[in-house]
Amino acid sequence: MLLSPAVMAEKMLGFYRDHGRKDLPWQQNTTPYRVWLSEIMLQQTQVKTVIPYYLKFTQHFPDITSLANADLDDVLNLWQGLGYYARARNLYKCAQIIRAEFNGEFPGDIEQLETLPGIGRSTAGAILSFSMNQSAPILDGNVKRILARVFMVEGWTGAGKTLNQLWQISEQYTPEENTAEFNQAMMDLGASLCSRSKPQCEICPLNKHCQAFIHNLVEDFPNKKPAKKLPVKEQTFLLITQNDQIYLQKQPPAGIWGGLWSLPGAEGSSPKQNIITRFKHSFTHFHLYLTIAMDEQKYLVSDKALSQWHNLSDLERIALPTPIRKFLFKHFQLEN
DNA sequence: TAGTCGTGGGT
DNA sequence: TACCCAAGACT
Repeated sequence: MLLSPAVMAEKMLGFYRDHGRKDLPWQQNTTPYRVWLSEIMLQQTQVKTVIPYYLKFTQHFPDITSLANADLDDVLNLWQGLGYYARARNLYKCAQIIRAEFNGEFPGDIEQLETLPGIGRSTAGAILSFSMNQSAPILDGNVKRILARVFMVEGWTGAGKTLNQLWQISEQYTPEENTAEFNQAMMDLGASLCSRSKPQCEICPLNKHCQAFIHNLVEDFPNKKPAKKLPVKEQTFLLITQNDQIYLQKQPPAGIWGGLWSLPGAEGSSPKQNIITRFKHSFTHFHLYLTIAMDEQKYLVSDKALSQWHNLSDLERIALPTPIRKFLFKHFQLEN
């Protein structure tokens, strides 16, 4: 059956009423700040992972002013372990822009929101619809998956052409009224029945209108990303200690683990004699083999300007990359 | 357009 | 084990 926007909205709002999530932390005491923070944390990150970070973060920084007045290191410390640290740096930058240029209040139109660092079209749409009672489309992974199936949109959803088609459909089907409930329903449906694997099409409210289901091709949509073999990288890290102190190196703002403290990297080939351990850590776009080597000297440290001593007892209050933190806490038998 | 940017969970 | 990818944005 042809699916009109009105029928789509009716189905989705019914699903929201019966099965939608209404108890998430950012759905309580809704403000633009709280919605914005949740949306940034939720980028490429599952709800279950975000919740404890969100609760901790809002406790420390209940509003945008307290965040704008903080130190970046405190923000990164609360973010450590969540990944994609550019999000935290942009979050901080955004808070300061809103304080300086928007009188401490989030702008209420899509164009201005999208100029802010870390806020793209989908995040802007979520802020407008969830916290400002405006009609604006979103296009996160859940919505992409639903639309790609219902309308059998060909192509990997990351490709520009496919993305444009999906945005156009999302615009067309996002209702003027009850947009918050509709958008939430789309994400809830995508996170439950319309899951990536083993979707429960038999009980889906859209199944009579879903082209992929009708053609028995649900497993083929959305089309998979073209597979590429990930490069493998090698890096030696130096464990340099003196009494109860450890030598750490601040990562430059851009690049992997930007702004975090890490073990200093060795220059040249790795020392063979005093290797402590070696393990693998995988990222989205490469595999990293980490070698941790003991070194009483500091001769091999690559960038001494950004390095300094820290007390071992302060490690839990320092933002560290997850694999480095895991190694250090195990090595020194610290409580996490 | 294609890479970059983390970590954890599912299969 | 290896691969995919999740409430994306930026370069």
